[in-house]
Amino acid sequence: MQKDTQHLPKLVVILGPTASGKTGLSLTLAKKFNGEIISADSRQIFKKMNIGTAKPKGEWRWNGLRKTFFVEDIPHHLIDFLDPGKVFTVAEFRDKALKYTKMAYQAGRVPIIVGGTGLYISSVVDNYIIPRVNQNPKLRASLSEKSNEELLALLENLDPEAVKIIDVANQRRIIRALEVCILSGERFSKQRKKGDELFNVLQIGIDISREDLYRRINERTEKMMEDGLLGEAQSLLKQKYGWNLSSMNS
RNA sequence: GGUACGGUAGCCAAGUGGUAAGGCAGAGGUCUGCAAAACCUCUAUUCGCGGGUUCGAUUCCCGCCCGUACCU
Repeated sequence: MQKDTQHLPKLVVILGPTASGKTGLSLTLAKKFNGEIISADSRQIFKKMNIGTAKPKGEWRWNGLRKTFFVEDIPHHLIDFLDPGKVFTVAEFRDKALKYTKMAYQAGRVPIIVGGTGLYISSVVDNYIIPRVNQNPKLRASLSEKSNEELLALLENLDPEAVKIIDVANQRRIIRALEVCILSGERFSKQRKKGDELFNVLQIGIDISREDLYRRINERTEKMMEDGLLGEAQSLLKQKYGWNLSSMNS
């Protein structure tokens, strides 16, 4: 059912695969319509990882009372701000992204969400209500010693509904459901919801043929090597960021 | 030239006289606190080539081609 979203604040969303030209398009639109960019890229959030993530070149400048990353004079949010040793999650993305859209409206500007991380985008476009339970490494570790069958048995006890809605072969999902139930004392299936739409969304998908895309990715990779991808990787390794960090998966 | 070992999917690789494990890559799909992730499904009518033995060979035998190591 198509809900009437005309009265809602406007939000532009640009999504597409790697190297499809999102960055270029977003800058053009932002300049034309007084926009402000919110990056939805699970890799470009990290500092010190510039070449490998194809992060657009920019600089941190004072923007009113806060420092902001500017690319060609367009403010960018949720980019180049996190230490590569840290973990970042959808929930945090959603909270921050919503905050930045609000700030953009207050400044009379149009927020433009740009990125390749689909889940991040749907978390705000589809307004996911994500259970507010932080991840608990100890609990996760102890649960992950059990088999999926044992975990499912536990979950069946705590929240039978959850067993029906999650991927029962995916241990990560079972553990998260258990984590939410155990730590909050409430059912995971009750907390995981989709809220009403928050924005009048203009979604722009970038369509590109597979051949063109592969060609562009190859060109980009060569460019990365020229720009010193290896050097960047080595310097990160030297700073004791191991290959096992989620940020190093590129 | 001789001896030894090897030649299995795009790559790596197991295997058996009875009709081809697995991993990676690739394709498709799922997704609510790790999403460039995790999970699910699919992907060799065929085992270097040609003969032979056999009911049946990728597996045994013979020849050839190619690779690697060592020897003269």
